[in-house]
Amino acid sequence: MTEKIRVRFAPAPTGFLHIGGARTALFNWLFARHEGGQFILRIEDTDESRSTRVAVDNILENLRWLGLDWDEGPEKGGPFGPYFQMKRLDIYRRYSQELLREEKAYFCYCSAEELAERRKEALRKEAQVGYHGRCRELSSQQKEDLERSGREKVVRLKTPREGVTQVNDLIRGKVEFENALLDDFVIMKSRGTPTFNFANVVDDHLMEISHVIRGDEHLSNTPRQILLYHALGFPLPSFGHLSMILGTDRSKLSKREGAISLDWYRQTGYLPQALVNCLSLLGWATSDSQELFSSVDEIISKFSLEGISKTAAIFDPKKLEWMNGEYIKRLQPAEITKLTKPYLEKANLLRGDEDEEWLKKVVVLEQDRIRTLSQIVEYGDFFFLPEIEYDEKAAKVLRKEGASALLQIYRDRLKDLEPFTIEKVEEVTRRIIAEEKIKGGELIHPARAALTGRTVGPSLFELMVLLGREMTFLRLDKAIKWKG
RNA sequence: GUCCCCAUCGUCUAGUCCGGUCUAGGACCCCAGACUUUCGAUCUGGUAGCAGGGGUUCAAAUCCCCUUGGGGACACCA
Repeated sequence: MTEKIRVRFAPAPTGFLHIGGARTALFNWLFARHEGGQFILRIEDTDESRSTRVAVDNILENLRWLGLDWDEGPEKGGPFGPYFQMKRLDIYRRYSQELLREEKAYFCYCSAEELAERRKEALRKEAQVGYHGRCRELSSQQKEDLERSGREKVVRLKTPREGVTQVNDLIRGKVEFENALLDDFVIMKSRGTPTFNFANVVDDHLMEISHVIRGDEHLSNTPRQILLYHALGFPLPSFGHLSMILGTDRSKLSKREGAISLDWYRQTGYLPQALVNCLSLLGWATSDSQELFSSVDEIISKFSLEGISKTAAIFDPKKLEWMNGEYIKRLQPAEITKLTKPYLEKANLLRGDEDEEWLKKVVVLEQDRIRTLSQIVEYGDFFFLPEIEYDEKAAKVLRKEGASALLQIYRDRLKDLEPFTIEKVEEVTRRIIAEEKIKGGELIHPARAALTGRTVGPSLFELMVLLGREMTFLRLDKAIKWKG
């Protein structure tokens, strides 16, 4: 049997794409690409009050940034469109009418307010919460009266009162639910729009989705959806419920919580390939726990549903940062220069007339220590700033007994050094160290402090040459005169 | 409250299906040492875990049960 693999990512555009959503999208995408199937993007915008165009754009933008290209969906189209649920209302209405006609569903006239009140009450009394089913058995007279009164109505599915609905989950195995515990849930809202469970089932079927891979929070919705599949006479897709990504407080990721939006990671200078690598390891691992992959293709080729774990995971930003550093180290000089430039510009560090080769050397010199692109600013600002400040540790080094005198000697010897190259500078430096009978650090440390304002950074000789003779002289001079 | 899911270092995980090779492996974080041209770089090393209790078995991280803990769902949200 060669089943066509078709999976989808179906976000509600009610907020920005975050780590959890991206992970779900990624797993679907990896599965599709590994299996040579299709990855479909569908926007579930039936929550009219919370869905926004901005959110849609944000989701598309971030998926693209991550490199998760969809075969069908918004701005791309496809044979099963439209891919926005609000553009498919007539489809849901048609199926809802069919269920109504077959008496598998019924109109419910209970007011939302009343139900909300009941629900609140039930929750307070810690009792059964579901719909009581009052409108399920209305007489035709009652229906007529209610209809005439002009009350708002919703459509509810008539669910079985007994029996068991079984979910055969790809990740969790068999899971059983008592039908008696499932209430007659709403499938069409009073405004004529479908609810999530209904639209989801109709679309997954119509779009010929073979595997529904989604977050664990949907596992308890699945029996309801299976009931719908049965009522509609649709064949069941395969289900796979991914463990959730929890916040550091162990609760469901909320859009309000700190650094979880993809936007933030993009702006801070995380590489999409690092994010993909990191996200792919949240709930999935190879049998040898491989951490770093050489490319997305390697992840695709190694990805499998068997490697997915059932345990909820907490996203660790520290690990991502480390991983991002690893990916930054792999970048070619021209590439990393291009990528870091916007951050230097934003920090007003560039005048615009910098020599490209020089800039490249500066960036490459910092490449090994930065873990996000934006860190180029805090690590390398001294290359660009006309004046630098000394941080606390640097100030301490400069205040040290004898530092000033040594810097003075250094300055004078550097002044007429020809040519001003890494080799020459090192040679002079070593000579002074020998002549003064001091340890290397005694000269090098204050010199670094004077030139960069810090006690950490790249090789002194290299940075000095990039800074240039003039700037080196100026900064040494300033440090000599500086009275801490 | 009811239902469902889950349970290996602080975190991500390998090992669990097919019990022994596991005095539990890797990675991040943290700590220490090395380098002495510093460091948040690099290298080396270290701390730290099978939630608890019962079974089954010659043998259990691995199988079963209970407890506990965590999470999710129970909306005219998705």
